[in-house]
Amino acid sequence: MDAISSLMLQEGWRKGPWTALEDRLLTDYVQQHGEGSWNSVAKLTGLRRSGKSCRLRWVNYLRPDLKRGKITPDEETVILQLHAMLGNRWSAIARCLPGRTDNEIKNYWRTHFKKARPSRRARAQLLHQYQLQQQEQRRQYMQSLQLLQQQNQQQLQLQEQQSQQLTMAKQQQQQLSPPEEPDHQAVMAMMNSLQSGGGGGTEWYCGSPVSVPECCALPDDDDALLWDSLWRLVDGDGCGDGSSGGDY
DNA sequence: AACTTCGTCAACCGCGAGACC
DNA sequence: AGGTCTCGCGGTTGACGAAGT
Repeated sequence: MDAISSLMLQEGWRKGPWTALEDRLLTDYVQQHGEGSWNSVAKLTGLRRSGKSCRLRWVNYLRPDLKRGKITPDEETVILQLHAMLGNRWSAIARCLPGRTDNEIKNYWRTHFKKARPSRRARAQLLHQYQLQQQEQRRQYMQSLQLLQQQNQQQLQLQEQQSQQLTMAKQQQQQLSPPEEPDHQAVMAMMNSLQSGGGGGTEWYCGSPVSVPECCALPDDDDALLWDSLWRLVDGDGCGDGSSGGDY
């Protein structure tokens, strides 16, 4: 075949799904000539498929020794073990599983075991859960803050009353002595004692550090990582129209 | 019932290695 | 020695049916 006819042939390569007729032509060819010399398939059979495409079709679909049907649990075990040993060497793994192709194993692995990005639906659910959880945390947090403030006010009032009573008593004793400064250190110590005892850590509220009960604490450490990744996940969706969906 | 999303799998693409000239 | 061809491999894409909304 000369260069021009070869070029014309190449320009006419068919792509896409194989027809039953093409399958039969290829099968007949392999039965007559054996596997190999894939580039001569087109010349000898009239198939308008590249040698590469013919080989792939034969290896992955037409070979008579292929197993059909789902991967069995035993095969799955072998795949897992071999992948742990060999990594993504699908052809090597396939050689240990008679009747299975590298393509089949590769697809199976990607579908069942590869740690995939959560689906859109799963991501939406995660986001919704996260938002609800965050709302609830904020609500509890603000409630506890209000409670703490009330307690602090009561303590301050009590302290003030005690202080006034003490002052009055002193004034009665020393009618002309000046009033004493309130004991700020004692007040602060009392507030601190009120605020500690949660184990939830310190939050800033109106410019002042306030301890937060454990149950209401905002996430940190490991949780923060989770939320951080969630936010990235949210950002990823929020930046686009959600239709791009880019697979991994 | 119509539309959307997901899972599966066949097929394609690009690249590297080895054979051959 | 180096250029070309062929084959094989791993990664990726796209079609399509099933499941979900």
